[in-house]
Amino acid sequence: MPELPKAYEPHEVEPRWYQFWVDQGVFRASEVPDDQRPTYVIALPPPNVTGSLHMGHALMGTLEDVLVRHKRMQGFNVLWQPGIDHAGIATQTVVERQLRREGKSRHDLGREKFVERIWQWREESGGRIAEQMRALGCSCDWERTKFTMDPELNVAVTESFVRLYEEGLIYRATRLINWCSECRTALSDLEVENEEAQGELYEFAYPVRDPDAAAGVTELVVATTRPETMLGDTAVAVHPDDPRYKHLHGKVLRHPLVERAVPVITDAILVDMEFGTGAVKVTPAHDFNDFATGKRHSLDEINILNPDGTLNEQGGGFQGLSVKEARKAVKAALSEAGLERGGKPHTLQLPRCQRCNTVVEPMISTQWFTKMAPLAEPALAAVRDGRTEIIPAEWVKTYNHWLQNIQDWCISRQLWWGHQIPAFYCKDCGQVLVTRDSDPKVCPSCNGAALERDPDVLDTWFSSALWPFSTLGWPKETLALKRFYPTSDMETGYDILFFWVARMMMMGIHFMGDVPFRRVLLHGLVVDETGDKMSKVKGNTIDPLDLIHGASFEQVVQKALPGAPVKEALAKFKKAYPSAAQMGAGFPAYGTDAVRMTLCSYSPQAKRIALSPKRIEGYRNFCNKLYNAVRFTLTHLGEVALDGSVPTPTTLPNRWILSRLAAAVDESTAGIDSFRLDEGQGALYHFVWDELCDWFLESSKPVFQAGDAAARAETRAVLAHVVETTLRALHPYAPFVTEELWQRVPRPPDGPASLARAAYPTAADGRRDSDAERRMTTLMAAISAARSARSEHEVHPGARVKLELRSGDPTLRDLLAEQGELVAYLVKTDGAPVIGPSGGARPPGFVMSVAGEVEVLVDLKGLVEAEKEADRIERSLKRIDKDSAGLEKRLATPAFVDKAPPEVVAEAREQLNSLRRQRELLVEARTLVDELRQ
RNA sequence: GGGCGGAUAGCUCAGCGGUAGAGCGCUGGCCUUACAAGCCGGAUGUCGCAGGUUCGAACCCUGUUCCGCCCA
Repeated sequence: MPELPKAYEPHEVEPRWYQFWVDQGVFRASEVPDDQRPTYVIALPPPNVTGSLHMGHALMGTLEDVLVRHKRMQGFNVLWQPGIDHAGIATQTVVERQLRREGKSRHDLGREKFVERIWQWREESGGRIAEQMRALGCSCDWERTKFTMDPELNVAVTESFVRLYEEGLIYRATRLINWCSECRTALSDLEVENEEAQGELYEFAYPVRDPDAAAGVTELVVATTRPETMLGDTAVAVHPDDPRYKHLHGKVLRHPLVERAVPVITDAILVDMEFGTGAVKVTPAHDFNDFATGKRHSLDEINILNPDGTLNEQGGGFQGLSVKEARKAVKAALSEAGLERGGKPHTLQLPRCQRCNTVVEPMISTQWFTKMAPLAEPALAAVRDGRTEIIPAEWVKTYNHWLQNIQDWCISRQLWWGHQIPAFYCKDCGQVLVTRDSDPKVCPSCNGAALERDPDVLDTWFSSALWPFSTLGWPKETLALKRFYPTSDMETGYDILFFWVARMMMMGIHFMGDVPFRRVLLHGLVVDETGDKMSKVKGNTIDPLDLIHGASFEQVVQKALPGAPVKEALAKFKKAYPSAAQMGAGFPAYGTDAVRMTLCSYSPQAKRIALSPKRIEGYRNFCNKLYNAVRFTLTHLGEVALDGSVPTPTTLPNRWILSRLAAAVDESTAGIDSFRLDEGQGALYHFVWDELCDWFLESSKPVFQAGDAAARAETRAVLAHVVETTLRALHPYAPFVTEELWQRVPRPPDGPASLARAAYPTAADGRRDSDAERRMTTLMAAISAARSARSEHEVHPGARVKLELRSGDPTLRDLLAEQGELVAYLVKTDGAPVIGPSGGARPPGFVMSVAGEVEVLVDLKGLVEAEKEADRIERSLKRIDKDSAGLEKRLATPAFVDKAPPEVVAEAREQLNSLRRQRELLVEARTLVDELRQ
């Protein structure tokens, strides 16, 4: 193996190991019949076939990969089931756009050819995300990749549709639905996004058909935000108790633009007397509230729109106009008729199509629906009784609230790309036939042969809802299904809790009789450094691969804001990432592990994950730190051999580091198990940097340089063991750098070929030793105090100083004496530190600090500035006095002493005593300052 | 309108009953042969505001202001 370069170079390392893992079959789940290992299963939320990798995918891929690698190392039979979603509307739109460039429409091709064309597109350029996820190190079982349009998944879709239909849970009905005139399809409620917009509350008058001017019965003024819908009005409603309109009850109005009588009705549900004029025009075919009102009053439902969003023949003279044009024209006509009564600015909620942003129009239409209430109840119960746990738990309320108020789900889409609805209509007798048979010949009702299939397809989310079991072979009873269902964890963004998680829960329970997953783990949305959502409009998106491989900011912004002038795009980008703005010309190649660790470092309850390039840099630095620590280790290990057992060390640093290792490894597993990857990773980060590198490696140097043979051998063995274990512990978070290093460090014989297959460490890989921890903590405090004294007086780091350590505690004196060499090395003393009892004469020129029970005297003769030292002491005194005051006050309160737990009281007393002793010493130290002044 | 969440160091956030932490930034000194992507030090917070519970509150309760998200 080649020499290790001085700095970690991820781009050189990463591709090698990914291929190695694939070649080793590390990612494969086992279907060997007698494999008795417990399983761990995650179904990857299938990314959209049209998409390319964005930060959200990177987050999801990273978090799931950590979970999966951890369990794999713990010996589970792991299945990470990957796949791609066919994304009905999005995909159809992409290919239609392609056709348009060729001057064609899908109708020119016809349905069959068009769908063929989509398949062709999918082969050539669809599903790139799966490739890109490999760069992230994702260890999915790629050989099992599924696509929601695969034939076997179609079988599952058809089966579930037919069963739900037979159970009366799917039905066809004519209802008000959301219609996107751009996509030309119905949408479910969830696919509509309400956006606040500035509009106008426009007022106009409906003249009374048989006016009676004397009685004031002339007209009724209504207020509306959508004037053009008046063409479909079939009533005007007032509140029954509204005194302003009592005289109009029962009257009939004359529609001014189309020949129609419009009755005045009274309705206390629809009408809010305070709002607008208190009179509401009722358009049952184009407004959800009006639709319900229409049902209450048996009003006509007049659809005024064509599927393309233009007005139909019901629009009279306005036929053919778009909604926008019609609004203008209707207002003009009303004005001309002298019926306009003004208007005022109004903030309203505009419903927009989630996919294309077009304003969605409510419209009457015949569609297929799934009855949700009966499916929702078991899904609620499963979370209530703990069969499925939602983490973070705060989402349970949201989940419950949605399922308790759930509406029926409109599942048919007027698209060509998707699972065609398995329903056939008999042209002879009108019979509806819902069947598993894809090509039924005969109508079961009239024996006629004129069967026509429903042209519509199902909502993409319908097939997605079956994902946890359709990917395992359902409805066939496969071994995979038996072994891997229910899955273990469903990890995804909270934004698709309803779209997906809740629906999978309902379908899983309904068809499989058991929940689809034991836990739901939800993460937040990746946003830019200032907290704004990433979007093409804002030009603040970042391609994760650009962070991994490095990219100039020009390249980055050309992707973020395609087509825009680079200068402008750059300005927007730097505003969104202030820390990047100061970083020069672009992102360096941070490497996958740094990006992964960054994404792991956010708490899962964070709803917004504000991506900071500076933070990635920090984890890049960590990878380099780890890498160099191993480089150091390798130069000192020689021929050390590990046998897999934990060393039984005698020296303090060796005992200490094994104890800390046990703690860190425990915390890592606890963190991963509780979906607190930030905590798990944080424990290891802290262990590696602050304990292993800063103290243990440093303390090993004098041993390797000058220790006796026994100490050297022991330290070597401990170092080798700790490093090997640490690499195992970090592997799920940072798979590449750890594999690269693990392959080079000594490790026990007969182990696996890849770190990805090694056992995840447990506390038993270390050795808990509270005595060593206590002693080492004392020692480190004394060393830090001495270093601090040196540094504050700007003693050159290379200069050696005399050091005296004093303590009233003989045990501590023994400890300090025993660790004299270590202290000498780490403080850089002139000769061994002098150990003595507390008190006694203080040599002139020495400054004194206090570290717990140890007095630390550093000889700064000629180096000390009296004022600085006085300052330092005053600062310490101030802090001590403040802390003492608090403690004294507490201990003086009888209630505290009586009611607080005895150990808390004892601890407070001990602390106070310690502070008092320190204070005395500092006061004495102050006299040294005076001495220096002379 | 209903619901949920947040407000902690200059910034981003963790901590969620025993008296405040991290990373970055700031700052002083160092190229000390693992690492300058580094080392040794230092400074920085009436934990949004007002009440309450408690021996003790950043943490629990009530109210309040501002911010965000979801649903209507």
